[in-house]
Amino acid sequence: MKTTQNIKVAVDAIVFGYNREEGVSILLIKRKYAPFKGSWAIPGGFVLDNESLEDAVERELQEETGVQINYLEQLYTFGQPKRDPRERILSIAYFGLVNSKQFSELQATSDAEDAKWFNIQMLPELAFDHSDILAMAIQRLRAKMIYQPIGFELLENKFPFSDLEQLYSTLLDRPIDRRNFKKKVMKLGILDELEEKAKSTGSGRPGNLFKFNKATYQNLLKKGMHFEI
Amino acid sequence: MKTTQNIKVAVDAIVFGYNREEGVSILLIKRKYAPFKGSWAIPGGFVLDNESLEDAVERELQEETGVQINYLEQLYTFGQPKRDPRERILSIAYFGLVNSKQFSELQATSDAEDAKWFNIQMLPELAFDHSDILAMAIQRLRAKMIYQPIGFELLENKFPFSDLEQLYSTLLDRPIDRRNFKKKVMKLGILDELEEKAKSTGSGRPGNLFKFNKATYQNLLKKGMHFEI
DNA sequence: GCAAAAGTGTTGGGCCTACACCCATGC
DNA sequence: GCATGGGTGTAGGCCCAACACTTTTGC
Repeated sequence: MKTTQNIKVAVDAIVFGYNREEGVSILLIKRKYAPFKGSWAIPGGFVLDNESLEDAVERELQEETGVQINYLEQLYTFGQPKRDPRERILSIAYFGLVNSKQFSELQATSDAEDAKWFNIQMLPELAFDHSDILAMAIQRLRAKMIYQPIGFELLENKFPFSDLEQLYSTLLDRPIDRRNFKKKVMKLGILDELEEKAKSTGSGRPGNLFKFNKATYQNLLKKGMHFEI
Repeated sequence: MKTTQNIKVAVDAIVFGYNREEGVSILLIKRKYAPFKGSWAIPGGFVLDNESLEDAVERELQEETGVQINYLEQLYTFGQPKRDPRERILSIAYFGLVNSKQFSELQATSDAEDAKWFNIQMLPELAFDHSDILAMAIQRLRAKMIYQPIGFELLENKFPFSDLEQLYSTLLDRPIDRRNFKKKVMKLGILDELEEKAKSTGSGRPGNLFKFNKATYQNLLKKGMHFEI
């Protein structure tokens, strides 16, 4: 308290979206000011004095991109003194997921100049140390989806089983045996199979729809169940 | 940049120590000033303008407790506006491990008034939200030691196998089958068995000493090996 | 009827668990 | 010689991976 500190506090958010056609994307904004004017960057900004870090993330996302997220989790705090060339800015990075339905709508409309979804296979260069942050987020998502049911947050509320399969196959970057995968997932007992069938996509047989049952999952968790895919 | 922010940035460190006799302990300091004067708290303090977060942790630990740590990892950032009653202080919490040899020496000498090791079964009330931080650190340590070889950082360089066994048994809070545990660990191929035997403890047969081979571990990692206990 | 995707069972092998007796040391 | 902890192998069950044909739909 004797010395006055000169460090600013910001939050940044890596937001993932998914749909069957385009795979996994993340949300970036185009910087309007120097430094890195015109570069793509992760959305974020300074924390207000009396708001929580999570509120700051949601506010900045709303302001900069109009996106509302579905799941939010703290990722890591980046605090190297020189990560911003002007002054010291500490950034608490979060990672967020939006569900497939919202994502598809956003993807269609948000061809604005300033905020855009990029497929994770085709990412541009990023400003500051944002590539490090992004790499960490992807790694975390991959690691976490195998021992926690966060993959469902990226899908629609009701989804055909093949969507789940494709999501895991895409993110884990390996082929998945359809029969074994289904057995394993269904044995967890956290998916409800609905009567409803998916609407036809124009080719092939439409599949049954499934729904992640969060209440059941919470219950099983208390009884010591162990989610793993 | 238009508005001036009024948030201070601190780091805190949960430091774990271990030896065979006393089990797992953590390092706490007694607060000298209000608020919570006289309470026990996690060591930490404000980050200087031009030092990295990790440097800040090591400096504060040195100043407040004289401890040098062996392993350091970022845990979580605690940023609720009201976590400190006076003003807004953001804390990036780290967790650290000291090895058994150092710990035993420190434990013996540091009966000072201001810094003390507490067995994790017998923790006092803590200042601020430090109990939350501590709970998270313990959870992280437990979870992480089963899929990354950080347990070795708590042991001496050379250790009898039973130390490793006891460490896991204590932290995971369940009995471990000696034969199966040894088979599983040795099959990983990252422990060297030394010729040397442990010095006798006064009763029972002395065991062989083992050493964690970090280089081998790194190599196997690159080849896609998967540590798990 | 043909192309595209969904649905569905069995078998073999590997891994994990359970389990008990002998050995080296200090006193 | 006795108490204490260290060292070691096997057998059964379960889980996981591999694998292919039939069904439904749109055109």
